[in-house]
Amino acid sequence: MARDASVTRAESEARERVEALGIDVDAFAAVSNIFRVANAVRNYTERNLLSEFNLSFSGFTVLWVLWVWGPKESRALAEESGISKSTLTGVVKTLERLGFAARKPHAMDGRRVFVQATREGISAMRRIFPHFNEIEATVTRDLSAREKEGLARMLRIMLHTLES
Amino acid sequence: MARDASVTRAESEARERVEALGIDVDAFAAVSNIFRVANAVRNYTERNLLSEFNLSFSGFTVLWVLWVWGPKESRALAEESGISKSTLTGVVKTLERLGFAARKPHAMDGRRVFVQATREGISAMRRIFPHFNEIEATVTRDLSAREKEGLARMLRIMLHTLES
DNA sequence: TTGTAATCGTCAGGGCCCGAACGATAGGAT
DNA sequence: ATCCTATCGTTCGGGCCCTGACGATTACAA
Repeated sequence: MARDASVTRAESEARERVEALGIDVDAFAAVSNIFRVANAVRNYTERNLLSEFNLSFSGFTVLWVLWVWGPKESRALAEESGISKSTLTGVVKTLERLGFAARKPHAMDGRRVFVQATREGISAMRRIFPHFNEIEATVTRDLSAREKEGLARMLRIMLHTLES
Repeated sequence: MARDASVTRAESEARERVEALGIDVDAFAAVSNIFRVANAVRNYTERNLLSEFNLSFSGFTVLWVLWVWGPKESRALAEESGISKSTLTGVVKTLERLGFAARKPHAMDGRRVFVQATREGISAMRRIFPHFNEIEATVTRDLSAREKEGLARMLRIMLHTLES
């Protein structure tokens, strides 16, 4: 089947129900489809890739951040991973249990804690990430390179709008 | 500030770290930004709108489906809401406690259960949805109508790719 | 130096989330 | 009538996720 961008039945039902209210339909379609795709890709990845490593999507994200950035303080690690500090505490505990991450106290400041990926964590990421990227490539396979760039660009614009 | 589509520092760091591995960078940028935006909008909506109604994002989604589609069996409702059957059980319990939804046994088949929005649930949705759409409009305000359509179209293509 | 405010990571509580297992019900086949 | 099989929604166990509160630590001012 060629590229299919047809509006799903769910989406057209929603439109009819909602158009009467003076709604911004374009914004609605764009944002709600972002949720759908994110949800679908997340679940697919957890089931078909991350489960083999006993990693949740968040655990994967945190480990990925540590892999890319190196050791990081909890607060910054949480923010970069898109989760709260308290959630991070639990996720890091799991990563420690799996042997993928370790905590290190700050030398000067008794409050702060560094988190870093262990050798095993780095090794795991090196094995996982190519498969993860394979999934990313697969789910975007019906978009041209130009379209993928445009998609990423529009999402970055939204991110900046959100931060301001 | 005008539209800003600049690559975030996190993203460029990630690129450098990862480019050596023969990765599909366009797919990576597109998909990872979908997660970022979905996460950010979800958290923003929960904090600034849904919390006033004691609704989680999933609760809101389920109630929204019931509002648009009318009464629905559990299995279909879960699928349409993007959550598992077992998760739906808990979410519907919460919606019942809030007085927003009710269960109704199937007349012919003792296994099946219908879920429907109550009068209060519908009334709440009528109040909530315009605000929700306002958020959708705000986070996409720096995109043109044409771009929003393009964004939704590309996401629909990805959805179809995922389903096949 | 001593009080006060800010910031750190963690814990408690409650809800979401999934897969697996379960009892209940239904539909056929024999 | 009695198996077998399929499907329904729920429950259970474990992990993620948030807000709010906490003790510990630090920074700074009086």
